[in-house]
Amino acid sequence: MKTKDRIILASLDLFNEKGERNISTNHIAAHLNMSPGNLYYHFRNKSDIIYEIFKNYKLVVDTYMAVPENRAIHANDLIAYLDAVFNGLWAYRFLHRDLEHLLASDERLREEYRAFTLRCLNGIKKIVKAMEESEIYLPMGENQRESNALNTWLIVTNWMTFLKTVHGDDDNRALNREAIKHGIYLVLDYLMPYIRPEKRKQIQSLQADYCFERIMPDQTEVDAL
Amino acid sequence: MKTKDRIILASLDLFNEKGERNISTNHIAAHLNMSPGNLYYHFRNKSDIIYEIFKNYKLVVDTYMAVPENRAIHANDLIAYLDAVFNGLWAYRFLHRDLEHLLASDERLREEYRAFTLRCLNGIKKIVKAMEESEIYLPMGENQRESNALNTWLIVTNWMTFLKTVHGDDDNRALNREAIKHGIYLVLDYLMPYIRPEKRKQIQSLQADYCFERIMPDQTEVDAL
DNA sequence: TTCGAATTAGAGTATATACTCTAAACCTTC
DNA sequence: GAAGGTTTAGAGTATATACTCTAATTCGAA
Repeated sequence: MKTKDRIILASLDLFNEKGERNISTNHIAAHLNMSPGNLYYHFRNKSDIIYEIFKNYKLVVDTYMAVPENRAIHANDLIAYLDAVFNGLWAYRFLHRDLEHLLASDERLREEYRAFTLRCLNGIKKIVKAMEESEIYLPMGENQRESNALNTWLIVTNWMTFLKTVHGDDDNRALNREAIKHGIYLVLDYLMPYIRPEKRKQIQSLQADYCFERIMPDQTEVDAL
Repeated sequence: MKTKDRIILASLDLFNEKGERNISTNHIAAHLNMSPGNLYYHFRNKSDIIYEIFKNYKLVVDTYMAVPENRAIHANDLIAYLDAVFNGLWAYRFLHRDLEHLLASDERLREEYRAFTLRCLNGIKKIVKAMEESEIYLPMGENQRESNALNTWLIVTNWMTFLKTVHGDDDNRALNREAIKHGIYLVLDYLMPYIRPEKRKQIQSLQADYCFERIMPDQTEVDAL
C-alpha cells in the first residue's frame, strides 16, 4: 500500500480511537514507525489528512443515499439506508466529535461539509417522496417533508455521541459497532406515525431486529439521581 | 464580585465564543488582567473551572424541568419548557461542542453528566405523562414514551450544533440567540403526531411564532451541489 | 497599628505540538 | 552502473500550554 494511504488509514484509526484532539502528527508517524518528516512529505499539514479522510467519508455516504432508479422503493430499502448510514457514521465517528473545530480550521472542509449536509437532507427528502409514491408513507406536504428530513438527520447523526456520553467509562457495551445499530430502532420509532397504518406491522417486525435493552436504568435508580 | 466568580463568568464567555479547545488558562487570566498564578490560586486546574460551570448549567436546567405541582399541565407549559431549555443550551453552548473530550478528562463530570442526562430524560417522560393526563397528548405506552424522550433530547441538544455546521462563516444569521429558537418549531413538528387531533390547531398557532425560513437554499442551488 | 491570613503578580518550568531542513537511502530507467 | 527523481530518516525549531513557586501586596480583625 502507498505510504499516503497508510497514513490516511492509521490516522482514521487513531482519530476514531482516541479522538482527533489527542492525536498529533507525531503520534501518527510514530504509530507507523515513520519519521515526522516523511509524514510531512506526503501531507502539508494535519488538516490535509483530515480533509482527505472526509473525502472518503463523503464518497461512502453519497454512494449509499441514492433512490433506486428502475423500481419502486421498498420497506427493506429503508432499513438498508439506515444500516449504511450508521455504518458510515461509525467508521468515521471522529468527524462528528468536534466537527465545529474541524470546520473552523479548514475553509474547504467547511464549505464542502455544508454542501454535503444539504445534499444529504435533499437525499432524505427524495427517499421520503419515493416512500410516499410507493404507498409506504402517508402523503405529506413539502414543509413537513423538510422537518422530517431535518429531524431524521439530527437523530441519526447524534445517536452515537449520545451513547458515548450517557454510558460510564467501564461500560463499553455502548461503544461497539452493534450497539450503534440500536439507533435504527429509534429512527424507525420516529418515522412510524408517518407510515401508512396498514404497513406499520411490517415495519415493526423489521424494527424488532434492532430492539435494544433500555437505555435508562431501573426507575428506582433514576429516582435516586 | 468575587475573583472566583469573575473567572467562571469570563471562562464561560470565552469558551462559548471561541471554543474550550482554543482557550487556555493563560487566555482567561489575560482576559481578566490577572496573573496565571492568581487563577491557579482559585482553581486547581482548567477542568475544575469547567466542572464549576457545569454545576451552574445543571442548576439552571434542573430548575426548569419540573412538572407543575398544583395544577394540570397546559400547552403553554410545553413552549415554556422548550424555551427554557434552548436558553440554557445557548448560554452554555460550549459544553456540547466536544462533550466527549470534557467527559473523558474529568471523571466527576462524566458521572454527573450521565446522571444529569438520565434525570432529564426522566423529566421529559414525566412531562409527556402529564400531557397525556391533561389530554393534550394521545395516550401512549411506556416504550413509546421512552423513545419519545430520547428523540426529543437528541433533536433539542443538537439543533444548535447543526446550525453552526450548516451555515457558512460569513453567515452569522444562524449563530444568534433568536435563530436558535427555531429549534422549537422543529421539536413541535416532531411532537405533532402525538398530540390529540383536536388540540393540534392550538399548538400549531403557538408554533407559528417560531417559524423559520427554510434551512435549505433553493432547489436549484441544492441540485448544483 | 499590627499581625497573620487571603490574595495577587510575575517570572519560570517541563512538556508537547505542528512543522522544517538536510542529508541519506531507495528506486527506476537508460 | 550512473543519473536523477522519489521517498525516508532524524535532528531541530519556534511556539504554546498547563501549571508552579516565591515574593509581594492587600485586608480584616485584635
